[in-house]
Amino acid sequence: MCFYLGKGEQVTLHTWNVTYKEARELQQKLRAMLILTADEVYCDTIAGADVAYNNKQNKCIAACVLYSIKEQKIIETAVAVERITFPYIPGLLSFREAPAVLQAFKKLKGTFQAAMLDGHGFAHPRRLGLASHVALWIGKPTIGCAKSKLIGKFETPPDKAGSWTELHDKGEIIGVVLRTKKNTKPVFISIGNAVSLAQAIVLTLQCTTRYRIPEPIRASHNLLNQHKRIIS
DNA sequence: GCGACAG
DNA sequence: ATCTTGTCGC
Repeated sequence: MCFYLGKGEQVTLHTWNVTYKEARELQQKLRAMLILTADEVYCDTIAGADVAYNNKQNKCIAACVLYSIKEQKIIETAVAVERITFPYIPGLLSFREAPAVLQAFKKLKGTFQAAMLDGHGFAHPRRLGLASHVALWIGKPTIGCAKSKLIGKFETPPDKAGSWTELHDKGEIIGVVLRTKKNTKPVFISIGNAVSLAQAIVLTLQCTTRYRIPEPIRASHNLLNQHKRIIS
């Protein structure tokens, strides 16, 4: 699985055992490839993914699901086990998590129009978080849905489901802080790629039921708890 | 130098 | 993320 950067340059998935410096440089190159002005994406099936780790065994397992927005239910699931090849470093999460996520996505038989990842997308120091990185590899629109902040400043959104405030950094809006449920901490939504922030908010709310976490990610997380033993 | 820091 | 017991609140 390769990805072409142009001018003969290419990056292979298995070359992700890069140095931290190289990882940051790659992010800057990939950042220039993001599609920030996107038309409304037609999306009835959205994918979700999450990863669990076992540092003792040096393994991780990724779970992904396909969620039908119209039927409000999971229509397919898949998991993939991978070796951990990169440490957790704030800002470089995709190098640790994306390989496993991509393997899990490859196992899906059904199609989907967009994906939601458990981390930030554009709301990243170099504007290339996990969701954006994965988007460039799968060639589809993605949304970043994180449970806590990485960077940026914001005002606490009103305590009402559906309300949100902007997440700012260096003079630009990099995402929103969205209240998916009353009396509960908000989540951080940012675009991954090829989708507008406005639609990212709409899609997130369309995937949200009675819980704080949107179904695609919540279901992936639940799926992990059922398969974690595989890597222990 | 100090604080912040997705999963 | 992961390690962990009970506990407070909708």
